[in-house]
Amino acid sequence: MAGCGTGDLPLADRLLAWYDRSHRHLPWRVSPGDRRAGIVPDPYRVWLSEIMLQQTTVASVKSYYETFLRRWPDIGALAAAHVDDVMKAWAGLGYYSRARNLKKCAETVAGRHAGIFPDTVARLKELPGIGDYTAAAIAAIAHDRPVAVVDGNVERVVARLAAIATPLPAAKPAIRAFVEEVLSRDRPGDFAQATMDLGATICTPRRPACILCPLAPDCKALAAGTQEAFPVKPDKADKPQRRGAAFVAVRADGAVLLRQRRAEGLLGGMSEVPGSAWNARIDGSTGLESAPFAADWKKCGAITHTFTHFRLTLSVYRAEIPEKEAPPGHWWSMPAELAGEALPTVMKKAIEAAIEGATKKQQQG
DNA sequence: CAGGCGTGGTA
DNA sequence: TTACCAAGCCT
Repeated sequence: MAGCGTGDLPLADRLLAWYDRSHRHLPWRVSPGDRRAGIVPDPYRVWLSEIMLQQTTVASVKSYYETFLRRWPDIGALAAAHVDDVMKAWAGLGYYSRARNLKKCAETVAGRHAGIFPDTVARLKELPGIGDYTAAAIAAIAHDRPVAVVDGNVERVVARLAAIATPLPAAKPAIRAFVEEVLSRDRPGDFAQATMDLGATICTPRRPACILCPLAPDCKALAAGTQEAFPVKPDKADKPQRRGAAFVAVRADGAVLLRQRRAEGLLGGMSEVPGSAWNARIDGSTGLESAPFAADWKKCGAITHTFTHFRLTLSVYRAEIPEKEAPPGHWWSMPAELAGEALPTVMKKAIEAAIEGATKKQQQG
C-alpha cells in the first residue's frame, strides 16, 4: 500500500475520510462538519426519514419529508394528528402500513416515553414499524451508538468486500458480523451513513465505480473481478395478472364518489372509487355487474398498474350522476378536495382516465 | 421462513 | 417492454 497514501489505515478510517469529503447532502442529515461542531441530530427527524426511506428512494422521499416536517414539526404534533390526515399526506409514497405505524409509534413515544425516543436497539424495536434496520439506524445516527446498521446498501457493500457467496437472506448474519467487526467506535453515526452512501453512490448494484472506492484495496470481489456477482439473491417469481373494474361516478358539480378501503391488507385504510374485486375474470363479461348502483355507465378506458406481487388491469367506467345521496360508507369529493384525498396512485390513474376520457369526448364532440 | 405489501426510475 | 431495484416490516 505504500504510495496509496491511506491504504494502511483501518477500513473505517478510510471510509470516514471518504465520507467527510464525499457525503450526500440530505434534508434530514447532520453533516459530518456540523456533527463535529456539536450539532446533535433530532431523533424525530431521523426516525421520520428512516420510515419514509424503507424500500423507497431518496428522490421520492424528499418532498414528503419536507411536507411532514413542516406540518408536524415534532413527535407531539404528529401524535396529536388525525390518522386520516396522515394517510392523505402519505398518499403516493406506497407501503401504507408505514403511515399507520408511523402514527401509532408517534402516539406511543409521545404518551409512554414522554416524547423521547429510546436509545437502544431493543427498546426501539418494540415500537411499531421499527425493525432490525430502523432500530439500528436510529440508535447509530440519532444517538451515536456503535451498532451495526445493515440495509440493502450495506448488504451489497459487505457481500462484495468479503465475497460472500451465500445467498440473501441467509447471508445476513455473516454480513452483520462483518460490520460489527469493522465499524467505527468513535463515529458510529457517520460510519453508518458512510456505508450507505458508499453503496448508493459508488458500490452500486450495476457498474460500481470501483476506481473511486476508498475500500477497493479491501475488496475480495474486485480482486477477482466479480463485483456484479454479489450479493447473491434468489430468483424472483414472475407476477400474476389480475383484472377488475373501477367506477368513477361524477356529479354535475364535478364531485367524484369515493369510499374507504379496510384498514388491513393492500392499500389498507386508503380511499378508492367503487369497484369490483381484483381477481375476477371478467374477460367474457362487461364488468358492469359489479357496479355500485344502476347508472348509465360508459367504459372510458383501462389502466394498468404493477404492485409488488401482481399486475392489475382495471376497466374504468364513468357515469354522470344526478344529485344523489352518497351510499353508506361513501362520500362525494369535490374537485378542490380530490387532490388532497388519501388516494393511492392506482386510483389517481383510474380517476384521471375517467376525467380525461370525458374531456376528449367533449373536445371531439 | 416466505410471502404480502407501492411506487417511480433506470437500463 | 420487461426486469430490477430503493435506507424493510410484519405475520
